[in-house]
Amino acid sequence: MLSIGKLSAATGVKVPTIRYYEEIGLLPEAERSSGNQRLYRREHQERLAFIRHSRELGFPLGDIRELLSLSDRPDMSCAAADVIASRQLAAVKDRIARLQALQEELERMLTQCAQGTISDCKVIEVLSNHENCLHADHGESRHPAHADHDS
Amino acid sequence: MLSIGKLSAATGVKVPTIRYYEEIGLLPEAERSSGNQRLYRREHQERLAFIRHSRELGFPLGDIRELLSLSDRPDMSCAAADVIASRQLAAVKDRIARLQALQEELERMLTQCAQGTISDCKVIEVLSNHENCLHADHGESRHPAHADHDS
DNA sequence: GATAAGATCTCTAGCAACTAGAGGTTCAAG
DNA sequence: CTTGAACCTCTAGTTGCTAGAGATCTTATC
Repeated sequence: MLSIGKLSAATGVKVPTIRYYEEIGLLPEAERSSGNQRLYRREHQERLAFIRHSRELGFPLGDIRELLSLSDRPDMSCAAADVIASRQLAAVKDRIARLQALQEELERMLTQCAQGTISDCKVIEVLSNHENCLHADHGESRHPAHADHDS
Repeated sequence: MLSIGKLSAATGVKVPTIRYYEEIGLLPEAERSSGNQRLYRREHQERLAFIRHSRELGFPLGDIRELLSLSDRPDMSCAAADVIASRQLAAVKDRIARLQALQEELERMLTQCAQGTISDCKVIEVLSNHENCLHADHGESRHPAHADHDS
């Protein structure tokens, strides 16, 4: 039986985040001590590790919820899990492509800048005129599936 | 003199977003018509285009605020702008590297999955055990500087 | 000039995925 | 048995918007 602090240390998930996951129903409610403090077992720890790792891989919480419910039904076909992972893979590839376009644009901006004054700074100039861009399409997608999280 | 709708059409920034930028002080307050509707001039349009393009390049609004205040001082050295752009470039490179690690992990997960049942699905298994990962460090950074936006 | 459609106004609330803080209780070490 | 760290609940803040309600304004048509 782990306290929330021990569970946090064991999984690398912050204490308020654990409570948040419980609140939104990702983690089942923990038992409580006589003094109302949460007590966790190995199952919780595993489930939380699963969540954490999935978050690291960029899955949004909605997807993780699905994956967790799949993992609770070991006899089912894993096709659904594959669909989720494939979707995530596609999102990641898309993000990489866009970010690479950004990278090139930023590098171009910086190498062209002669370190003079703002008035002829290429950085500012490029930002002012989208027409100067090599890549017209460096916006990211509507459904980012981003993975910014974590400490 | 453009209405907010025309400005929106001209720049690709949604109407509520324009109002939001005004609210947080990124765009100066517009003049108003007799009936209290916003009226914009070319200056506003340029500034908004600058903001939009910067957002597309992934700059967070705080950085854009700095860049805008720099662009208002054309005689200054552009070193500060370069610092901001370099910082953004570094963040982008970092994100790309992490996303590539994710991509490999996801691909590995998927190619190993034999399409059987959940109980031996590699997707679920990899998510359960971080130890199975080739890359230990596929979390993204603490300061994402992400660019998920836009329609 | 009247009317109706569409655009605009302000305001509030919501999204993801948490993080931070206040103010109070409980646990564990000495 | 005391003290200080860890825990509790609750609210509000973060970033960058988006969505909706309900009211008002503008513009085109008749």
